[in-house]
Amino acid sequence: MNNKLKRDFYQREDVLQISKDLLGKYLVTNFEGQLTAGMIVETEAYRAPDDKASHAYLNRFTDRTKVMFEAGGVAYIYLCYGIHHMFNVVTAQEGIAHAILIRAMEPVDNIELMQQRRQFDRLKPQLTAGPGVMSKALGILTQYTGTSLVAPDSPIWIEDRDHIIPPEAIVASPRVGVDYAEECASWPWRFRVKNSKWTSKAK
DNA sequence: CACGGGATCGTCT
DNA sequence: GACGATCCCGTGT
Repeated sequence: MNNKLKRDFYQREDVLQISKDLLGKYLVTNFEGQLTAGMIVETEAYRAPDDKASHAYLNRFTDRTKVMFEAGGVAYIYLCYGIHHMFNVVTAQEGIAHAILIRAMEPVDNIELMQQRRQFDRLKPQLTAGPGVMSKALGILTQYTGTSLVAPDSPIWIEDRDHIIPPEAIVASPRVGVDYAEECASWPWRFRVKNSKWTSKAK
């Protein structure tokens, strides 16, 4: 229980494997003493330099994307459509811009606060189904981009609570919202827990 | 349930 | 100046 994932977990080469391994893990935030958490049920892999859907395609290095080149175990958070704070896990060794978008989780700890942040008066699957709304429920903002997920004092981390997702319970499909990425758009790099009602809608 | 559009702003051209 | 790794609400069936 309460076993925080360490650098070794994040710094492996195979971003697809890590994306699957993250299913069933617990994403936790603790801002100003307010802890909230949920079990990850949906992820998407982005693998520069060859992936046209990645912000770091062809190793494009800008103020925004530079954090993706750091060693695995930090957060890459960016603003989408001026509204949504998208939370990604940076993986692999320094210099390799692999990242995993966390798309949905099953709410677990302090559901009341997550509902408050979303202005929900009762629990519905939409509370944390989708990358933008999941971040809102957890209180994650773009200003936390670059935050370590492994440092002892980090406000964001991922835990193993011994919840096993067997391989046959993982469904792979194309990623969402990446039609512009040509041949990469069809790559089955979106991973979901089969039969979970907490995942975002199928396309 | 399918669809169409508006919100809203940092980032890159 | 255009647009996006989204979401929600309105309309119509």
